Amino acid sequence: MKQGYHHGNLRQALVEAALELIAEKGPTGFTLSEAAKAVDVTPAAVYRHFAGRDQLIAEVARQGYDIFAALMEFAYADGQPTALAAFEATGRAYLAFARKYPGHYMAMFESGLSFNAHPDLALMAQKARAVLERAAERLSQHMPAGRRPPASMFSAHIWAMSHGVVELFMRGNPGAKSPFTPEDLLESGIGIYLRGLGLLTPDA
Amino acid sequence: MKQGYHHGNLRQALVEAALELIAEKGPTGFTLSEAAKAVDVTPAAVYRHFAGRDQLIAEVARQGYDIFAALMEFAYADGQPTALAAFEATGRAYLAFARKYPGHYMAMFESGLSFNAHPDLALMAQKARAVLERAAERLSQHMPAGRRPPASMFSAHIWAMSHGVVELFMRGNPGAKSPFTPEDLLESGIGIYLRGLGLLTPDA
DNA sequence: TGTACATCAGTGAACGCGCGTTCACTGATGTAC
DNA sequence: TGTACATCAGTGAACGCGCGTTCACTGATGTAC
Repeated sequence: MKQGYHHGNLRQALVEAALELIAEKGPTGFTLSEAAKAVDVTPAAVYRHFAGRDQLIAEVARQGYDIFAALMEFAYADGQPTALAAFEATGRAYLAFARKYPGHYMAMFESGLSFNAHPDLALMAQKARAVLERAAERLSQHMPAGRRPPASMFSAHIWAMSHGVVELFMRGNPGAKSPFTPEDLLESGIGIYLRGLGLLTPDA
Repeated sequence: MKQGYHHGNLRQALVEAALELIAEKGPTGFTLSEAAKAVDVTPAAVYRHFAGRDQLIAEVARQGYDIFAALMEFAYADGQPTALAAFEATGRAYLAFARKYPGHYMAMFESGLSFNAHPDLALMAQKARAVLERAAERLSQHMPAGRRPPASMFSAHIWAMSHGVVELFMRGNPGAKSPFTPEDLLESGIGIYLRGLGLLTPDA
């Protein structure tokens, strides 16, 4: 597999190595040297592509936000076939992303990297969030007017529940003993929530 | 402040130093030596009290679970004055704990320390979780029978939303721009959820 | 009350280690002619 | 097509550093008599 002196695509190879390391040991649980070793390269070589560890993690997060936004967008499907169905699909996509791209997810939400230091990231995060907010906005137009909570609050609730399910019930840790799958938990939770908004009939 | 050769209560002093360091730089963001320095003691002294960094963090988490369970228990107040009010108080207590004891919270829920390696911790976590589950259990007896979700699912939903609100909207990070306080977000979110369960009248 | 001694919490020196970072270099690749 | 040269990605040696961990020690505290 060794191609000799020149690697060919070291930058992306490092990103992928970082992804595995993050998924395995958390966003702060690995060093630059480890990432270099994982792709059979001198630690010094990393500096041709990244200014340091933070830059590497930021790039992982950046790619994560890209995939994430695309997935959410795709799941939302422009609000088709119904605003409600599209909204629910978006929630499922959130969880599917977290499950399929754990390294990206952790880099995005658990790495603690500062949005001030990486303004481009802040922008991309905002864009991803906008998809969910748009879905909430549209859905809330089906609600008994005057009793609507602001769409941004609505979407914050859903985001919070989704993130909570991921953190508590999809990783090994604390609620590990739950007899429900994360998918079931989120689906039922969102269902009850939407019923509370009058968006699902009591018997649905 | 230096008392000379003997510190007096180094063990607890280390725990408190760790708390500050965790709150500041995350559960993996500090070293044993830093903790030792923070209390003006040789790194070697730490080994008189803890086998290593993990043991120190585990002790922090242990004390956290203690406080947490007590707070939740107190807030629940044996289901008084009503099952509903007690339940909501419990939710508020969750958030209050996360705000007041960030270091403990992070050690408990974000340190990634294995429950297998610390079975005593698993037990304490279980005990804390039981308070919320009991509150959910009691409350669910007020629900239209036959349409009750299992209390453990119910409480998992609430736990997830609470945790999500803490992670996303109480720390600086991603949803930072939300115009709502975490407290408002959680209270409204739980309110809508409970309405979805038929536990609040639509006008409440 | 005073002295001798046991206990044990904290010291400080030492070690090997891996990390981040720099630097002059080397050798593979691509391009101009 | 072939040769000379520029480019630049990756090397490897070197550095200073702080960490985790050990060890024989020291000196403060508590207790027996």
